[in-house]
Amino acid sequence: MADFKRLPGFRDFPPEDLALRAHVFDAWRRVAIRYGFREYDGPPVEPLDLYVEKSGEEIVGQLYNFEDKGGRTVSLRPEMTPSLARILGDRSRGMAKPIRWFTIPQLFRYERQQRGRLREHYQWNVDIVGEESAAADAEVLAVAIDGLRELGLGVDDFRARVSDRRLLTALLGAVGVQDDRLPAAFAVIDKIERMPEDKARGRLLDEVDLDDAGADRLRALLECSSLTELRNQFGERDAVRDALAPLEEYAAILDAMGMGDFVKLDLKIVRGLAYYTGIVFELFDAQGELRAICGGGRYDRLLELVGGEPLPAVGFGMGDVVLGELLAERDLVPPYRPHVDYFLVVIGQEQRSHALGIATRLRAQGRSVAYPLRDQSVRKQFKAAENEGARTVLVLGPDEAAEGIVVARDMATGQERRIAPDALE
RNA sequence: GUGGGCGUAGCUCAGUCGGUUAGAGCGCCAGGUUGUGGCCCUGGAGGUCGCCGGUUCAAAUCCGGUCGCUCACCCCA
Repeated sequence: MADFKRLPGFRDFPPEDLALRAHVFDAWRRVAIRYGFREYDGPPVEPLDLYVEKSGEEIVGQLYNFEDKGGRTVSLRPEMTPSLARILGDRSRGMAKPIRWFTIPQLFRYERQQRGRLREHYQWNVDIVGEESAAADAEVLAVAIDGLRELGLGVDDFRARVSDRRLLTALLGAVGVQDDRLPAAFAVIDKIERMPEDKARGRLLDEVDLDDAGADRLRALLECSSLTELRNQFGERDAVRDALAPLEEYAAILDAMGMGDFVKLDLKIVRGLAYYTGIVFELFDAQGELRAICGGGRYDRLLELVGGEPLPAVGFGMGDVVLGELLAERDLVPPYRPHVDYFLVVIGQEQRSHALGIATRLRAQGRSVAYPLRDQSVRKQFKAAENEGARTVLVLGPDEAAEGIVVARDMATGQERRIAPDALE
């Protein structure tokens, strides 16, 4: 037999692993629905151009793309937002705003795998489309935070780091970055935490055209985590003051929701994707050991770019891989326990049709029922019942048949009672 | 794409200064009379030691390549 291997970067989900995935998906769904979001989905394969033209060139090198049999250049979806924009582009004009949608797609990227990053993952996407106020940004972050809390994670386990591209743009102007150096500045800031100090300084001087004093001012600025301090320091500049207002509203809303402790201003959060336009955020484990658990922000131009109604939008994506690692680290993975309500121990082939009748009736009532598919010793049948996680074993033998009852054994306590089959529920 | 580490039963691993038929625990299968699970006892299946090649009388063990996993870089959902 040929030796078929799983493709690199893909996962199998035997029942014990699927249980964790289902546990996470269930929590995500409950929270999204609790916040009034509706579930949607789209195709896992899209035209390549949807990503090439709309997400920025940076994403293209890692697409899982190919030519289909009709000669179309297509790609497995690497993220959901362009699909959302495309789907809404066709129909948003007729829809009441704001649109609150969520989905849990499987996404694909062709790149070398490492911890927390495979060639596929599932990602909870939650978006509000058609509302430009900071209230929508706050609502979306609240969903992300509650999604993690629903899984048992708390303020000691993760934090949201929040920034705003408009604010950062205004502040960069205030410390002396020229307009045409802004993209370079964003690129450096996005990576600045992962760079040694001298390399960061070198790039600020060379690529962002700052002088030493400017670089110092920028470094100090990036460490600031207080909106009040920013207002005190830069509030006389109109651009900064205008950009601070939505963030202040945002922070106030999250405080009112009791989530203020989870949220921290961090101007070093830029997010790679080119389509973000406003508030951006990432969720990290509190230890800072893992990759980001979640990232999102405002992308007010994307729908228009794919030819739809010009609508503001904000949303996030939360992947299952890093989250699974964090849950495992915090001992929050529920133990896998198979379970059936009833297991039938059948003594003697002549009892089999009787057993099938009982099983069928219980199943029709919604109970889960299993039994051995061939004649086996009672001892073996009880072992099988144990393995199946049976809550109750029903013993059906000649003695019981003669009396018109079954013996029902509670597997946890060992207690047995005699009961008429019709009385089972 | 670049570099480092690792690759022995389904799982976790032992075994390498090269030397008879490669081991353990767990799991799996069968049995301990078809009337009772967990504990226990007995027996069994299961490995071309990732793959290919080289060195050698002899390779799981040394060497080269390759694939896979993993970590870092790159990049980021």
